[in-house]
Amino acid sequence: MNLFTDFENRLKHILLEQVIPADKRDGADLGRVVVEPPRDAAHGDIATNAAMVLSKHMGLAPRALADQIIEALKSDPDIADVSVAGPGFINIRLAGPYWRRLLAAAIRAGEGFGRSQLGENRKINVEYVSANPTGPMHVGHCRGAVVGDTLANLLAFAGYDVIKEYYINDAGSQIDVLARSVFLRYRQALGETIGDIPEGLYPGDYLIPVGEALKTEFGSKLRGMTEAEWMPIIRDRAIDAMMVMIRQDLAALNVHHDVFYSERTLHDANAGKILNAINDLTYKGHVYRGTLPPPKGQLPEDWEDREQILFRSTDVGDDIDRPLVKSDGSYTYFAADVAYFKDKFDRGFNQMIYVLGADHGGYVKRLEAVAKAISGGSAKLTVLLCQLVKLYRNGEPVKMSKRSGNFVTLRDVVDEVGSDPVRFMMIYRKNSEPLDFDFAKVTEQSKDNPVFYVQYAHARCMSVFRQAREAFPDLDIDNETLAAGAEAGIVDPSEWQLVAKLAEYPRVVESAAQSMEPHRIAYYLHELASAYNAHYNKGRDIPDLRFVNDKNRELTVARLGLVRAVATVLKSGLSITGTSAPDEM
RNA sequence: GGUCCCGUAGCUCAGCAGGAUAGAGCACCAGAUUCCUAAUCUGGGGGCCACUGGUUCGAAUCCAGUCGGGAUCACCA
Repeated sequence: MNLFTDFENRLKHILLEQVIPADKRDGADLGRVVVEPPRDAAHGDIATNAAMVLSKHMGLAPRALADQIIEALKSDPDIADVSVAGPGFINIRLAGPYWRRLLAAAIRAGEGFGRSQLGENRKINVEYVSANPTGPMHVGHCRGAVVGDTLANLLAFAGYDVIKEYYINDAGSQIDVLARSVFLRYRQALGETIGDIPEGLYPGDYLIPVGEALKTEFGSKLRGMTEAEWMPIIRDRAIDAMMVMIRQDLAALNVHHDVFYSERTLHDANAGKILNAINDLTYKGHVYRGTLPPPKGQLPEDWEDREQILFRSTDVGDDIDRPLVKSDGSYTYFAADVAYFKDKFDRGFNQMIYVLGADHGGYVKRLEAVAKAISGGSAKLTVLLCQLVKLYRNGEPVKMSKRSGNFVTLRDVVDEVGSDPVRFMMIYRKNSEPLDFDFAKVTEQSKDNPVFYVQYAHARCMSVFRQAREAFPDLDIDNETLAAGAEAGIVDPSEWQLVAKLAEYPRVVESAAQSMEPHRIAYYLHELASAYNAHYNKGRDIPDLRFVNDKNRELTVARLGLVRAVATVLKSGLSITGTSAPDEM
């Protein structure tokens, strides 16, 4: 039950039936009429812009029209008070019984409260992380992992059929480099002195166990082989080992994918997926053989014209055409991407989301071009770019060098500060905004840290239930009892305010899902926690407002209903963000 | 030079597809703990929403341009 859509429907019904005369119904733009929370709670519980939107069409001044609408609205028994304000806003104050029913409905819905059918069960593919399998994930991957995972959770909650996907870049030359680096570690495991890791190979210690595992499996057998012989063997082992490591890292962050999709399977000649995709593009008239114009501005020193197979992406919105086949005849990375997109499309996805780092900004247009060309415009592709994460320790920026293997890994961060704070911090910001991540601040268990604030509110809810059980040991606290109690027993206008905050949850879920902005969930949780804590504190000064009143069983039950609803929504939202809702702190 | 992101309080950021007196946290000032967890709460000061135009009843929000910060830029992956 969504308070706002509920009243939007009532309002539109009233507008059509009672306010707009028959001859004016055509062309009345009800689409822009919204019912929303007023900016200031003092104005009322809900507000609508209907009079301002329709005034021109009706040929009336906004406030005059508002008066008419208000007259009609007064017949609704759930509306306690309605008035016009400012340029023509209609502010509505709801009646107590409505709040009580709303709260009861929320309690009965339990964990389903806020769940939406917005997605209509449509299939949607969310691809995120997709870190190269050449080493452990570093902090930079953290943000995309959390944003993607949270967005996927959010969309699922909003009624989409979501698949979480990871694209394994296991086909490029970086994989050969990985294999050579592992071969070196293998020789090391055999007892050879390898000295410094040569420039161009991966120096990290994490490859040592991979070398040792090869020794265990093959003894010294690989040592006598040529690179061409050992390459495929070691490559497979190395990728597997890296992916095991990456999955463990992700699990530590509470990130779990449904599908790990290997780029190599696209390149596999038997499957012919890339060729297929290029043929498809060719058939649709998007492919030609030619040369690219040199880039504008400064020309790279080694620029030369090359004739290659190109995707005419400029026809579908890109700035420049894109090569599909290199001059040596092999496929570009981009060609694999085309095939990958086609594969998703063929698997029945009409919506694909790519969560990428800001350094991939230049990639967006060509991906959109692919989507347009392959799907003929029927598929919707959305790219979410996550801006950089700057790492600080005690206010000092942390220096990282990938070359020396001296970088802060995702695992380091999670092990040091814990998964919950990392996840919440990463989502407590718009993805298009750069983010400062300070170890000290994130670990600090204080109000400086929104995670603990929200979790604390949940723990407090649970604590209230513990208190209640002490006061009334035989009390039933199942949802139905509490819902019935709340419906009959609530209560105080100061509690309605908290119910009003709860009532926003379904709206927040839908708008966050629609705009693909998972951070809104985190902000909402903070607001709800704040409203709860404020109300909780009123009980300090005014004992009559406490949730547990050992002399009044009915009132206690009613108020426990409120606490239950708060706790459920907090838990629900926290679970979307992938963080825990502790019972005690 | 092209493209993308950003510019809102001293700091870090929200502002929900145009709406009312622009908000939160931190920091600062003043208060509240015989009380369901003070990891909390109440109150206060603090703003030319980078700038200039445009669109309209109405702009922090949309459009164009300017300035400033960041990312990226042809067979890499």
